[in-house]
Amino acid sequence: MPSRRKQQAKDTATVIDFAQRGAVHTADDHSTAVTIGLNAAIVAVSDEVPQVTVVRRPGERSSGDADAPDDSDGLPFGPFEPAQHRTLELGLRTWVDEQTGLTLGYTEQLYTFGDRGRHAADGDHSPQVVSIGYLALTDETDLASGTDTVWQPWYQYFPWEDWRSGEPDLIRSVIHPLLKKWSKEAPDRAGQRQRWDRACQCFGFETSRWDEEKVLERYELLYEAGLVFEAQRDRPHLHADKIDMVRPPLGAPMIHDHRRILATAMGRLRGKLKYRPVVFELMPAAFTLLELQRTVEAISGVRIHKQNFRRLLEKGGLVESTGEVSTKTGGRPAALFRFRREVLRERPAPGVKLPSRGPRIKSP
Amino acid sequence: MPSRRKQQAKDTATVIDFAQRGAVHTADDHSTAVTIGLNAAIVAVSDEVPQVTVVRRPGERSSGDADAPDDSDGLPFGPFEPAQHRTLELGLRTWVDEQTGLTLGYTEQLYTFGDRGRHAADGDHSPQVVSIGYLALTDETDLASGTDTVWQPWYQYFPWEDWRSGEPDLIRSVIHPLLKKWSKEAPDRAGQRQRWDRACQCFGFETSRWDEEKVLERYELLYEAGLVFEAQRDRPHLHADKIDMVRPPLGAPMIHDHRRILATAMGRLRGKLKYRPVVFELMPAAFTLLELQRTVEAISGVRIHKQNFRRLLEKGGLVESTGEVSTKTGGRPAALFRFRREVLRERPAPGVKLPSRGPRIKSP
DNA sequence: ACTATATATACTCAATATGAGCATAAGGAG
DNA sequence: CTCCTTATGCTCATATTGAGTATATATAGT
Repeated sequence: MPSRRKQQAKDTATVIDFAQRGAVHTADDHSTAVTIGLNAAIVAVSDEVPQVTVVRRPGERSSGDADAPDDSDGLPFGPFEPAQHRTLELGLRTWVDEQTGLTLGYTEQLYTFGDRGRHAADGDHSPQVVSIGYLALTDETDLASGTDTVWQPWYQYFPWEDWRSGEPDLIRSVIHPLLKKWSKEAPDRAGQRQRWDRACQCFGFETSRWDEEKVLERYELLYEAGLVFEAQRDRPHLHADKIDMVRPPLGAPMIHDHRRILATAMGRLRGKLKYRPVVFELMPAAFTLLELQRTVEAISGVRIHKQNFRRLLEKGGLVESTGEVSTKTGGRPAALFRFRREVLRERPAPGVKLPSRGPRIKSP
Repeated sequence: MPSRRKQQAKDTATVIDFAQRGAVHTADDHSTAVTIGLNAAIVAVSDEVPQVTVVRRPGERSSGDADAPDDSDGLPFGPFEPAQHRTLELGLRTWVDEQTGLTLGYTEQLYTFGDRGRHAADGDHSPQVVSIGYLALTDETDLASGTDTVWQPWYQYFPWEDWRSGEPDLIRSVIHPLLKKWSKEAPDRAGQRQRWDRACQCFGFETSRWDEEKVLERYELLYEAGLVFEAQRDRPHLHADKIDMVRPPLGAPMIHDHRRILATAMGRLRGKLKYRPVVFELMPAAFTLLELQRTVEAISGVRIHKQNFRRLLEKGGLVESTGEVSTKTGGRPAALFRFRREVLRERPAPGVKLPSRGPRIKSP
């Protein structure tokens, strides 16, 4: 025990020394040098379809179809160059502009991932990449030509996340049985129960309800269960017995941990909708209330009650009429609205609340 | 315009090349090498006082008093060593144990900060440190001896955040007038209004209400207004005219951006309380309901309604009686409760809800 | 012009959640 | 045994929420 104390004191001294040097390592101190990758999930919604920018790499496509998603696709990303960019977010904005031609409006840092083995498929010992994920919203849908960046519907990567027409068939027919099987493969009784409990909570089986915000939890579960392509790619030895599975198993894959970052982005955006007026970043200047509702539904993946949605908008003072109407809607013309930017000064948490967790609206 | 397009395509190609190399730079590629610092705000609550572990550096103290907070104090932190730690969180846990003797239970990543100038006081060009902040909770209050780590009350660093006995005098007497002054110093009319609106929203002036979660927003505002020590330390040229101000101006300072990380931790914890049962990480195995309430109040900094608090606990099934009672309370003996871990499997968001944003309870 | 069929918008109603308070119970100190 | 203190049970008005009905106003087709 005395030796342990001594050890502690020594290690502490090391760290304090690190601190006193101003937290700065000299350039030739390789031991802690790490490359930082900035990753952006850039989201737009067009025609009730949430889209995300994806960089395609034509050289190494596994499918012949140039439009089909491919496991060499990924989010736009690039390195953080401290010498040129004062802050992380400025670095991100700069090269997103260069790469896609988009000028980012709303951006938000999501999470910093540093797992080894999520990036490098072959467990090498090359310098680690720590990736910082960002969410960015835009209402532009034009990408600079001459790039390999394209918009892709985000539900292509997460087909189980779109509940707008009720529970996706995929869940009952594929996910439910495979997760049941995975639960039974746990070594002991407690582990089996734990796995199944988790599956229920994630996907709303049995007594649990679907929670549209748990996008990341669901993806991580599928990853651990070896049901997404990336799991088999990263840890082929663990999933050797599942080699017969259809490829891509569930949803379209992405390089590295990009699908995980996209999952984080989706979950965060779905949550943020409810207490911040972020939807309007995805809308044109003027819109009908139904268009706004459809955008919210597209992102959250669930249907919401029309009249109550309007009531909340009114009470929150989130929108104001422009006086004009749109006749493109089919039936009675809809009044056009604009976002009332003033609410940002007035109310503390002006979101577009979704139904909390009660039963959901049936699809139309 | 054509040249712009060409430029874009070229830059894109560069990034794609980066991507195709597997997002891995060779060891001698110094341009993007960055040191990653892992920072932990480790929180415990004892006797209704939220405490945070602070590392003191005796060598360079500005005050003679060894117990007084000092601008050479900071959160425990250390470098991320990719070679030794598989994930960021494992790295954090390892050296927090070594440094403080604490074994972290609940931990949560907060945010990744990368601002130059927040770390390096003298705007040097040494390699950048990107710091990843973590929040960790514990119910142990023993620190390993032989270290320079001590517990400090967190309201020492944020005296304006404790509203348990009503609005702190500091706000009306110091913060309000100084922010008013700062608002008037804006170059134009719109800027003045913008500054004051922000101050009102942050501190609940005029029509706004106090929102206990906006800890970071408030600290950032005070930083920008030059009212905290760190602002004057980092950018002395901007605050030359305020040289006469008392030092430390508002709250105790910390090294680097550690007070910002602590602010992030406080805000996140205050928010998390409401929808996750994290308080119990700070409680002993058995506790009375008032002890639990006092802990919630200590963290959130506001008083809550006793009977309603109990009603929520019951309805949520968060606790169960142990059958025993505690007579240490003064009046009628209080039943002892324990946390019902099962709720984690049952309910989706079992938090300890605080009053949302209505008027608050008067202090007792 | 009339009808069917869209959607838009206004209003109602029950169930539940929330904020605030009163009333009673059960210990200890004097 | 009286007072003080905290615990715990219960009530009540109000706000919020989920869900539905009723009416308005356009277009398309006959």
